[in-house]
Amino acid sequence: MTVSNNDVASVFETMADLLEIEGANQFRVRAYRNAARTLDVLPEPLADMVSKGRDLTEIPGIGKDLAGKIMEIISTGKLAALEEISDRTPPGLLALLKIHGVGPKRVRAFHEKFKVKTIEDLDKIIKDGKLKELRGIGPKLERSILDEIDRKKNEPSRFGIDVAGRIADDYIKYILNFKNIKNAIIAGSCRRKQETVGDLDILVTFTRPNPAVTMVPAIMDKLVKYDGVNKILAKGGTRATVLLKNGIQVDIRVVPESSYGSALLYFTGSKAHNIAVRSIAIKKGLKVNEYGVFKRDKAIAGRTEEEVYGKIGLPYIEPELRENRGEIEAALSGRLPRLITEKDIRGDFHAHTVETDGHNTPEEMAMAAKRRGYTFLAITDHTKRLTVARGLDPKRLAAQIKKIDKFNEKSDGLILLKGSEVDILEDGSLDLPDDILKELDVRVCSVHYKFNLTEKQQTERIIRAMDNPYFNIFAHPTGKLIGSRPQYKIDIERILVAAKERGCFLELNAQPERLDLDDVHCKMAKNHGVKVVVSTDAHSEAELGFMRFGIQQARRGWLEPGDILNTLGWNEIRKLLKRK
DNA sequence: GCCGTTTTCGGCCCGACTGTTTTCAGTCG
Repeated sequence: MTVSNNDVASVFETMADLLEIEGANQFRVRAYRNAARTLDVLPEPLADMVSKGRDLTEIPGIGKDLAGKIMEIISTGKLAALEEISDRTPPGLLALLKIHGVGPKRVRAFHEKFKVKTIEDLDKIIKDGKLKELRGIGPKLERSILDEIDRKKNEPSRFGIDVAGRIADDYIKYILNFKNIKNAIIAGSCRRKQETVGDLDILVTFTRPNPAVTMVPAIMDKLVKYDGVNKILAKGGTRATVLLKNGIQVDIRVVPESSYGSALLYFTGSKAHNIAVRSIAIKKGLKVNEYGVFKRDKAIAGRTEEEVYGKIGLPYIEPELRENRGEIEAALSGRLPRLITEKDIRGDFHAHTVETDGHNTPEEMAMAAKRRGYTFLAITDHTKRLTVARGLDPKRLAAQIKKIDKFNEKSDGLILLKGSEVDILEDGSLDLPDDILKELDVRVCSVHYKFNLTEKQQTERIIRAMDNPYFNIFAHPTGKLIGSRPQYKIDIERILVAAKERGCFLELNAQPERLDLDDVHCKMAKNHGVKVVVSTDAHSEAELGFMRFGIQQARRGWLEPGDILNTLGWNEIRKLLKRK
């Protein structure tokens, strides 16, 4: 049983929460949080570092004490300090922190005064009318906590990036209708294109009626009158929080045009990126906040993000990179990646048709691909094991191959590739015999069952499949479905090494509920020199448009055109697919 | 608990909003 970096990070995160509830020194708490954040995205497994005898205090934010705690967690799977604190402060209290309007101080008060241990306890105390006995708690707070508990029971807590993006676009369209509004743009994790988004941040700038006016409170009144708003949670002159009918929370901030860039930078985050940016500014004797860059008390920049970055000596950093995962260092040394864009993509390697569970014919899919400017599209229907999708057996696949050959004879500008999404069976063999696999241009291989193997079994199953010389692309490598199914256990590091040795590729599946590989794995693939294939897994013409979600994720993973197979033309790719 | 081109001690990002106060604590991002 190996302890992963995320395991250690979540122990530290729990420590931070519990310490905070206990009222520990806030900077001590922050030290635990900083450490957790760093470990979460650390490329090298801590367990490996420990076994190699590496000095953990070389990791930024890890000192002597935390290094010792990491070793303890790695070697025993436990942390005595956490167990000690759990005895005093029940970990069930952590759930209370997730309630909007309830922070560590109040959790502590609830626990001390009423012995509250769970959300249900809190619910009961409020309903018994006891909570307002606490100093600082009145009827309004009581009501809002109760509402929040209720909402938590009924609403999904996070939204997929596709849904969140649509909701944001609609709201922004409404905001832009008002004539004093100059800009309205999505910020926050939605702009950074995270897989899921907890809430939306919309930044608004306005044209001033006269230069003396810096804030126009009247604007905010109009902005929160949007049809989609269910409830106004807070509203001031520059900031409002509303809850939409679909359950998503939106923060709206209004700033003057002269602060647009600094505000956009600030509200786009991530928090970790902002902190890093601010520390650089501080070293230069500057102060960065949402209103601008200040030298002493004089604003010297703020209108655009480029200007703000420029003043502290950095080039513009794309929002998808702003996670404090090395982008600052890369920016300082002129090593920022030239991120992939949708325009770089020349074709799609994963698409289904009516022959299995798709909705369009190969010809219709080809036309749609051509409209997107592609030069190739692989038809990759399922194989026979996937009975729910009426997967193809060799005979039906042979018929499809003939059809595609015929199409290509008349096709102009776009070639349909003969492919298959081949099931990887439990023993690592492929669901089609070699004599038909060899007739194909490309084989996309994937796992659709037996998700519950051990990490070792699952990893070896995949590597055995890769041993088959017809294996080209490992599709949706972790099998996760965002918000509904966790990934199966698999050692991506080992898979990447095996793929590199064998000349195989890994897919970044662009279906918004998959986005699999994730950003961290993409970066890992890049480091291993394994090209990623961004594919839509389209089941209809329209789904070819999912490419943009895949590209967003690839950008979060620092991928450049050269890291992605389908930025090349088919003639070049054909050579790369040839196994030794 | 971490960290160091002012520092091995004394800092650590900080402004907006709410609800409760009667000048501010708590929370959030």
